[in-house]
Amino acid sequence: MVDTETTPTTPEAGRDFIRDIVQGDLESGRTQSVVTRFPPEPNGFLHLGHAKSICLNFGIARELGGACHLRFDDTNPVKEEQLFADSIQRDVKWLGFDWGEHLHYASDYFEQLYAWAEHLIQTGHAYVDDTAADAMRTLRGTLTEPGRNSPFRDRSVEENLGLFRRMRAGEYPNGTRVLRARIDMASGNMNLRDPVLYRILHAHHPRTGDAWCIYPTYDYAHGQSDAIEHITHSVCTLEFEDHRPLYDWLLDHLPVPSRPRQYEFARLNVSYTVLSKRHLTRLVTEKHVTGWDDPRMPTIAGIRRRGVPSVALREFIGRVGVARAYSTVDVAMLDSAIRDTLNPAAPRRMGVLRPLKLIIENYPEGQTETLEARNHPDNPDAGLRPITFGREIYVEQDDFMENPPKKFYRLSPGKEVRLRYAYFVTCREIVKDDAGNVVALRCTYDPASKGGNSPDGRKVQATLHWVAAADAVPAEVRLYSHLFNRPDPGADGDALADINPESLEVLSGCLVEPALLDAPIGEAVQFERTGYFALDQDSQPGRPVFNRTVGLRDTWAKVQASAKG
RNA sequence: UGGGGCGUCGCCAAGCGGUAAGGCAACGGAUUUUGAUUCCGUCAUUCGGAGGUUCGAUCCCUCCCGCCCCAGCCA
Repeated sequence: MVDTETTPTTPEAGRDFIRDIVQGDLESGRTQSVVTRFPPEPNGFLHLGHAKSICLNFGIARELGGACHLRFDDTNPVKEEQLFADSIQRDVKWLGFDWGEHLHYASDYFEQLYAWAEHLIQTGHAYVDDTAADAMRTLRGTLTEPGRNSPFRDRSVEENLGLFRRMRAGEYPNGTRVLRARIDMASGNMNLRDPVLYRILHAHHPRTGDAWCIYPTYDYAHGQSDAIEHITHSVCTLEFEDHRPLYDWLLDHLPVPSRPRQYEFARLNVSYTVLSKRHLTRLVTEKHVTGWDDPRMPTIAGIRRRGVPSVALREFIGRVGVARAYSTVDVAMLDSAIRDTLNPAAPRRMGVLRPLKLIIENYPEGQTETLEARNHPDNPDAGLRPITFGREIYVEQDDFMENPPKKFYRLSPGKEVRLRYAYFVTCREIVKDDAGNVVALRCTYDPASKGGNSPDGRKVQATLHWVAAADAVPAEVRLYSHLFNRPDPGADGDALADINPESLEVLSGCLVEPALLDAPIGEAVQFERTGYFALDQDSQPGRPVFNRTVGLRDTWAKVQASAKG
């Protein structure tokens, strides 16, 4: 197969403010090298938004000769599963990135994190609070009113230490006590109103098992994990912006081995889709899709199954850019990146999605011949392949109209067109069933036009793709369109209410040329004139199933649509 | 009405005081054995608005408007 891993013409990633900051730090000597990290929580599959973060973090490390760690932020055992951690590693690798020796888990640092928590207690910067969750919420105040101190805020160091140790020892049930940082209950920043550092969770952890019954919160674990790994630039999305003061506060009050800095960028939003783990999880669990890797899903696994090469995804992310402005990227940009990547590389084949039989009356019955077709129109090196031609062939139903409008170039009564790489044919007669449906066309061909050109220089307006009845292979083709029927799903309420009921169309009577039987699973080929398709894992021997990766640009469809108004 | 951010073409996005890059989309036209591709061309007298500073402002200042995030013992 053709190599789709070649570098696209435009650079995958350009300049952006994060890269400028890192570059500046390197030049000024603030850091000697760059170390970034991609820190997913293993509670779902990676999606386009993660792809942006992966390309940014691993991309920066690669470009500047640094390292990027893959760190699982596994601080909440009740939500995390090994299955997700496995899929995450597979997806990051598929995207083309390598963490080398640096596969880490926040849970690897539980012991150190615990020791530092005691340090905070000893220096008077943390205390054990017995306040119940709902009471704590009340005491925290509101966005406009300051919070009030917990009655347990001034316990002695000794008492706090004793209580915290007993929390660890498992003496208390879930929810009865937490460890809190002592900062400022009146802060305008809610994250600084004595944030919870540890909570009691008698839960089995995928990696640490039952060794712990208290678990650090994200806020407490993240920055310290960064420091342990000597991360120089901790890049995350905008919603963590007001966690940064807390991130810095903790680093300021702990004897950490390095001083990472956090930077935030705008998360990716894409029109006609949804990118929140909560919604994606619901799509899967409520069976709106067949799974996390359903080709309609914006997950990396779904996109891969659709037949999108990883270069195309990286190309898309590169085109999107990195900034701090809230934005929603048009899905058309993804489609465009996919086409631009596939067009120069994908082998061409012929497949008829909705077959219409064409009988060539002046072609000898029982006879077939072998013709040659190019595997790529712009690349002679892709070579030729043999295709069979015969008296009965199939063309696309859309390529015939009994009463065509003026701009219709394709087949219609009396009209001559070219069958790609074969002959000129002229439609002579329409065969209909009792209901009046067109079931076949009787045509004649011009034997002199073999290969697709007439010696007399005659021109035709259209070239049609086709397959020969003699050796066409039946196939199933799955056509996908947007999972949601509006660009901003959920804008009026529940996003799941905006699901497009027609996002999947299964065509079972398709006919494709036999060369397609050799296609490797997941690698897109172009069905001439219709789009890019990739063999699905559901294929059976002799019974291929194709996913449409993306359609070709179709100006005729556009003209028709605008004509209909 | 608290704190933190963001507003440059329909959608992304450069720009960092010297007179608005690029991509996607759209629209023309050329080439074409894919109505594809490729190619050429059009597409912001204007940077949320109003003032101000300056010889000069999208870039600096002031005020206003709009949008996003934060009140999990989620991340």
